[in-house]
Amino acid sequence: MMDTDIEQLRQRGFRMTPQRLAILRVLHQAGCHLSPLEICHQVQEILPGMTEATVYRTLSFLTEQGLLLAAHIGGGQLVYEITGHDHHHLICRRCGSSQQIEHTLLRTLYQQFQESTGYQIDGMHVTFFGLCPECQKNNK
Amino acid sequence: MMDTDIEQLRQRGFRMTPQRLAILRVLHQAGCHLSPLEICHQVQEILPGMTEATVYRTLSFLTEQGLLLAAHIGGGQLVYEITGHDHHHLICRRCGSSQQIEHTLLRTLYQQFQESTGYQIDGMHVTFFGLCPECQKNNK
DNA sequence: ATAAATGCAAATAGTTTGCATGCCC
DNA sequence: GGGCATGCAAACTATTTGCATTTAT
Repeated sequence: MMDTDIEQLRQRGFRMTPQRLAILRVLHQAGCHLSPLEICHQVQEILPGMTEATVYRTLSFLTEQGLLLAAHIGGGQLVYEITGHDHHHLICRRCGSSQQIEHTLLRTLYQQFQESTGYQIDGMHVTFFGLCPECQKNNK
Repeated sequence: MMDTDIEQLRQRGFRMTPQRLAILRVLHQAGCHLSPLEICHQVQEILPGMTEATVYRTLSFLTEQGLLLAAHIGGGQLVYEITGHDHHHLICRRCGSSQQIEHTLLRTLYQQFQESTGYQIDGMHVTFFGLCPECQKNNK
């Protein structure tokens, strides 16, 4: 499953290392977005030597290579996830809980924007913020 | 124009201070989103004593009070703008240039999401990322 | 008067960088 | 072997917090 990732890197002159593999594995298993620190902690259970600097370097490297996606989920920080999920996030800005939004719901919208603005929209980065039903109740 | 803001705060037991007024004024004049540091520098021309800590505190206070809106424009940081503009951002993730998106284009979409998810979507926080026409050319 | 807000300084969180060492191909 | 990648430590940026002082109401 991640064999193609390895090949992809090698063809471009990069290497697959235990650290890179471990990060990919953790994110595959998680199946959802994780913050750099969460990733670091989980990887350290497998590779005790892993440092934060390497996590940050590896995350942006893998994102450049197209193996990961970065997304905003509030608080001003980035989270990362495996590519290919084709979904978006709807985050509660009070409690932080999140929902996934199907990509198909947005496809038409993108096309509209792309035509009217000329931008090539990278749909994977899209995040909506709002108040979840629970927090709406507590708000009153 | 900002008189209503002042009244709004007073009624809730808060005060209108020179610092808060200066930040509101700067953002009104700018008419666009600014980063905390940009705001701090501009305010310091009027109030030389203004500190970064106060800027951050004031920005989140005014945002809580609904007088300002925070938005992501990439790089993981937040920018702020005066409420009531009713527009959204489309940011080029390569060169950082930005376009505004009319709110009406998104209204239908919000309603759909709100019904299907139960979230009360705060449309003002929405930002799209993509590649602007210029950077698409340079990319090839 | 009194509670809210500020200024200052220090602490914290998140992220990046330099450089010597290690390790994949 | 050669160069990419890592680990460590330190630097840097953005943001938050504690506390004494000031100030709006």
